[in-house]
Amino acid sequence: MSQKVAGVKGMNDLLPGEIEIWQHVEAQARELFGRFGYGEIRTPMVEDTALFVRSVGEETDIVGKEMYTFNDKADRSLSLRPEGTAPAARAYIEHSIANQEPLTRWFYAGPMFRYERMKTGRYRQFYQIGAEAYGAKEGAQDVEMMDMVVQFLERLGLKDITLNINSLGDEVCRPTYHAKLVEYLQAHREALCGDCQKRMEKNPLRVLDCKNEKCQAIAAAGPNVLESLCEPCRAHFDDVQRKLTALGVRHVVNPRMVRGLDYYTRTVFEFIASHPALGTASTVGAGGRYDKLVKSLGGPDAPAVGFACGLDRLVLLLKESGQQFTVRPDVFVAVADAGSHDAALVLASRLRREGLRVEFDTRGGSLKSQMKRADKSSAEFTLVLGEAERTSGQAKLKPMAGGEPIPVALDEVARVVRERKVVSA
RNA sequence: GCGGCCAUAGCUCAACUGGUUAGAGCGCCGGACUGUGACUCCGGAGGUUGCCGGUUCGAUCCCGGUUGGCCGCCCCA
Repeated sequence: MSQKVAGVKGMNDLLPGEIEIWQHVEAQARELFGRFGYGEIRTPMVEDTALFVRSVGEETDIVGKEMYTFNDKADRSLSLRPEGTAPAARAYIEHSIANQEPLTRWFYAGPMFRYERMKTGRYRQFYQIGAEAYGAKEGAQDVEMMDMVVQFLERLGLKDITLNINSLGDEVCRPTYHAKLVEYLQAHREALCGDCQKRMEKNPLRVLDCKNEKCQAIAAAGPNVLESLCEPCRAHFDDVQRKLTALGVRHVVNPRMVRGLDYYTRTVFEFIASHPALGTASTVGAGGRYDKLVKSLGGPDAPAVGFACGLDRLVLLLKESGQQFTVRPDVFVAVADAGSHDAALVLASRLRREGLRVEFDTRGGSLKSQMKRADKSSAEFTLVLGEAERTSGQAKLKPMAGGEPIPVALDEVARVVRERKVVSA
């Protein structure tokens, strides 16, 4: 026997039974984001490696350790996209969108790739639904976006998700805060954990959300980002909070929340689920403002804000919620005698053209076995077609949940099924 | 990348301190009314115990490696 084939570690197949949940989440996002005026974009899954190096940051683990990078046949360095903001910004720049409209709202949904240690809610090919808004520096844009995520999660029926917000400042106040923080951390160097001693050099902000208790205590007593904001950033953040409150969006200000990607400025936010099934993969959505990114990639000086939700994690939560998403067939067409098989195939075809979801066992088989299949298929009704029905043009729709069979003319099936469904729904 | 746990049928799990043909429930297929599912009963298929090697008369069980999954760290949606 041959060696059995196997999929790639960290990359999963989605099959019927589970895919319906994914389709539901995506459908909800598309519908809702459309209401907010966001248009869908689809960019390639592969980009020039330099795009991510310049945007996400060469020093980040995402770019430095986790990207799937390879050279194509012309020896160009390409990478599977590890996130969606940079590709969207690239498209925004490449198509000169800023010259065509002052405010642009886009969303995307698709796979991202990071070579990470696998665990629940963390995969090497994972899926994000995200949005980007270009052209508005106003806090109203940040708030609109957070509101959109809140409504999205509401529609999915997900509870116990907390919105955390913070501001990281801009090119004026961030360096100042950065310096103050490093100076403070230097003074407490000895008390920090080993990881934090390294973070201090590479990415001092990361000390703020270290899980080590001692580090947390030191961080809590140190300089606070929000107190170090320059006046414009302070005003911007106040505006964001005021508007969130006006919309009734519940949120928590967390001055120690930071971001892994280098391009963020000012507002950052994170949606954190408390459900234990997610474990440490509790962040279901995250985003923030990146006013300098577009320009740094050679585009116009366009302020922007965006977010991404981890689709895998939302699906995990929906599975836990026990909601059902499978769609049931309307009718199962069963054949009573071999001579009626062709007629049944024709009937099934016609009913499908008329809009019904129809199951039909192309293999034929005993009526009994077909009835069992009808039951397994969870069809609403079963219609048995045999010589008698073909001769009379009359059949019966048997409600699989129980109840009296409904007499129906063969050319009235679709209409009757629709009527009965409306009544039962 | 670091530390720890786990691996038996499609799924959830058994198998007395290594001992003959590795079991059950669910699921799947068929039958118990030759035009009717579900509940019940009967029967069947399905495993070289993840893979490779070692110790042993003998390994699902002990040891090493490997692959995959899970937990914490790192990182992060």
